[in-house]
Amino acid sequence: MNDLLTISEIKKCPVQYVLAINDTLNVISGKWKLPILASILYGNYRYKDIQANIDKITPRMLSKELKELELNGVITRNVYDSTPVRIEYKMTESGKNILSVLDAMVDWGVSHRESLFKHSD
Amino acid sequence: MNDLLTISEIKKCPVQYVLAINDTLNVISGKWKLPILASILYGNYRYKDIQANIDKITPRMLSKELKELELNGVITRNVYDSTPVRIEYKMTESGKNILSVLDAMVDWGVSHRESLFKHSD
DNA sequence: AATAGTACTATACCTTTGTATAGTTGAAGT
DNA sequence: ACTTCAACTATACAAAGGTATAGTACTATT
Repeated sequence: MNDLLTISEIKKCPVQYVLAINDTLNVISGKWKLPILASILYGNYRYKDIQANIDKITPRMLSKELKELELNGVITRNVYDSTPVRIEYKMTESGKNILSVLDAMVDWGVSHRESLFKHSD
Repeated sequence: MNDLLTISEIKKCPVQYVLAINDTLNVISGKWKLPILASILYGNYRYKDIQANIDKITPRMLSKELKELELNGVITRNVYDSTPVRIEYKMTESGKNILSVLDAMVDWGVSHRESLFKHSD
């Protein structure tokens, strides 16, 4: 039953894994990253739309986070020279796959809540 | 190919999922939570052992984080009244399962790095 | 009585993250 | 010329998270 990881297996866990986990954490942690990603996934591609969709986010935070997400290769920033200029943020293919991490987080979060409920007697 | 989530599916995504994701983030974010969990999983159960295992963590941070992890039902704190007193921190069953989230994070992190490498030409 | 071991707590400080509010750029509409 | 719109930037400030350093409580050993 307890077949998660033996100590000798943990010892093999390479440094790359730690880096990979940190990369992933950088993309989803902080107050606004997940709301922004969710909003873009939901279909809001433009600055004003994302801002309107997320309650109380300031323009400073929104552009700061968008910049960071772009730098991390999670979203792209496309400029269309219409008037007024239109800018669209979209998930990269790799960015979309972050949903698999969120799925794992939902699964654990839900079953962990259940386990807390069970043992609270 | 693009079968991740349709907009209508996203709309069904209940509030509980957001809560579950936040629960999960609370357990793994911050500078010291993952090192502490890793150390305990690795077989360090006692305060001094964990401290010795994690470079540069201060006692304040270690006890603060241990307290929080216990409160969140991820680890247990067991007092053995030997002399000197022995206290052991261990993962709860539910706590051990957080490894599935870390697995997902490793997978995404690694393949995302690969995708960045591919497109940097 | 003094030292050592385990498991911490207390206080002050510094750094990072986020907030509040106002201002900018550039082109178009009235 | 003045206002409007999108997409931001600038500055100052507050709050959260983390660090540095010292001290405590209890028991046992020398």
